Amino acid sequence: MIKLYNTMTRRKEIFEPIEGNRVKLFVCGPTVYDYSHIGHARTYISFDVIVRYMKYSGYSVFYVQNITDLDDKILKRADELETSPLELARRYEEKYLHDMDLLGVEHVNLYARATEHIPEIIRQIGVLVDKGYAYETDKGVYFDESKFEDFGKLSNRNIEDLNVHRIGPDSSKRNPGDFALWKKRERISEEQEMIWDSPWGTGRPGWHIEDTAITETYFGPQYDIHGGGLDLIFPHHEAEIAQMEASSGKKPMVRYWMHTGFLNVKGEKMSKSLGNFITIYELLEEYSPEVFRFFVLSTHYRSPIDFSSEILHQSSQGLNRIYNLIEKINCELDSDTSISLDNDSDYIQKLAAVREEFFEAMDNDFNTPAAISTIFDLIRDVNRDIHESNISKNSLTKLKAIIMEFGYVLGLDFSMEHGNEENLEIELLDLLKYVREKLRQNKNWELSDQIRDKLNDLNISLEDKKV
RNA sequence: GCCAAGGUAGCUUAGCGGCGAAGCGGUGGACUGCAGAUCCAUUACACGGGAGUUCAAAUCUCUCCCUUGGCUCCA
Repeated sequence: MIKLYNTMTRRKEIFEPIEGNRVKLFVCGPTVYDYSHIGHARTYISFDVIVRYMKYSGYSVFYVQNITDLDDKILKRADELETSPLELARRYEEKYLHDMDLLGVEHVNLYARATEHIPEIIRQIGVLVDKGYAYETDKGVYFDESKFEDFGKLSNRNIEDLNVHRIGPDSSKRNPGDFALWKKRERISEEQEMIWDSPWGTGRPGWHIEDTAITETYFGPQYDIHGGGLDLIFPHHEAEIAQMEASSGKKPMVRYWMHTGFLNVKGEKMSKSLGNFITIYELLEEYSPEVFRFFVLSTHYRSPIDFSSEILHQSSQGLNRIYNLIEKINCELDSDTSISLDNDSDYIQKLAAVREEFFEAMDNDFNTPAAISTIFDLIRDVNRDIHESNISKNSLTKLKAIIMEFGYVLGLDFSMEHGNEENLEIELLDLLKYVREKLRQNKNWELSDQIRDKLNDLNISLEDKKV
C-alpha cells in the first residue's frame, strides 16, 4: 500500500488509482532550448524511481511527459544562434533524452511535443472561450481568472494577493493575473516556423495550455498523478487546473500532485548569472551516473538538496561500501572453501525482514533515504558474518539477489559485472598481477608496491587478500 | 508584504507522540610485509530558542530567532 504526499492537501494520502491498478502519470518535461542541468536530473531521477517502484508494486503505469518545443526562449535562442527554432528544439530534445539515458532514467511511455498537439490546444481554447472562461483581445486569448473561483487552491493563494504586487499589468486584460492561452503573432513569411492559424488569427499557444491539451488527449479530463518541480506549483500548475477543470467542468483534474524539491549548489540557487549552473553533461565529466543517482536518492525527493563536491564525495564513499560488499560476496561465492552452516533459515528470516523494511520505506512516500538505510543495516550484519565465517554460500546467494532487487528498484546497478574491457587488456593485467605476485613471494615489497601505486594512478585498484 | 520549505552529532540525511537512527568522517585496536577492504571498540553538547498540550514531545499547538525558495522565465 503506497502512501504519497499530495501537495494539494499537504498531507500523505493512501494512493488509489482511479481505475484498478492503472496509473496515469504526467510529469512536466523540459523546455528544449538549452542543455539540461542537474536540477532537471534530480527531478527526473526522482520520478524514475517513483515509477520503477510503482511498477514493481504491481501498477501498470502510463507515464507521459511533454516536450515544450515552441516557447519564446526557443525562438530567442534560435535567433541568437541563427538557426531554425524547430531544429534547435529537436537538437536539445535529443540531448535531453541522451542525458536521461546516461543517468539511467528509463524512457517514459510517451514524450508529447507541444508542436504536435496544436489542434488539441486550439480545441481546448475554443471550449474555454465558448464557456466564457476566456476572452479575446487584440493581443491574444486570455483565461479570465475571476471566472474560476478555485484559482490559487494548489499554491494556497488568493486572487487579491496576486493582484496587489503586480507591477504594470497589461491594461488590455480584464484581471492582472489573466494568463495567455493564445498569443497573437503576425505571420511574417510563408516558411516561418512556430506560427499557426487559429480561429483567433495566427499566433502560438501560451505556456500552460499544452499540458492540459496533452493530458486530455491521452488521459481524459481526469487522471491520477501530476508531477513536476516545486517551482511549477505557481503559476503553471494553478493555470493547468483552471484550464482543465473549467473546460471539462469536472473536478479534480488530478488526484495527486507530487512536487520535487529544489537542487541548490553550495546553498545557492542554480542560475546562469551566479555562474553555478551545472549541466548534466558537465556533471558526468566528473562523477559517475551511479554516484549522482545515489546522492539524489540519499535525500527524500521533496526535500531540498545541496550539491557540492564534498557531499558527492560522501555519496561516492557510501556507494563504495555497497560495492565492496558485492565484490566480497562474489569472492566468497567463487572460493572453494565451502562453509556449510545450518543457519540458513535464520538468514531467510532476516532477509525477509529487511525486504519488508525496505518496501515499507518505499511505500511511505518513496522514502529512499530510509530504504537505503536498511541496506546499510544489512551490510553491517553481513560483513560481520562474513568476517566470522558465519554465513553459507546459499545465504550469500540469496543475499546477493536481494541487494540486486533493491538496486533494480533504485535504478542502481549493483551487479559489478562491467566486463567490457578488451581481452588483451585483461590478459596484460593478469600478466602484471602474476609478476607482482611473484615479486611479493620474494618479498620484493618495494617494486610490488610501485606496481600497485602506478595501477592506482590509472584508476585500477588492486587489493591483496589474505592467502 | 504574502505563500512555501527547512533548522537533528564535525558533514549529509531518516525519524514526525513512547529506548534518538543510517552513511560519510575522527580516534584507538585487530587482520595485513605495507596499503585497501572488513571487524571490534570509541568519539561524539545532535533534535534553533522559549512557552504550552500530554503520563510521555525531535515529533502536536503557540511564539520568537535564523536559512532558503516562490510571488507570472523556471525541474
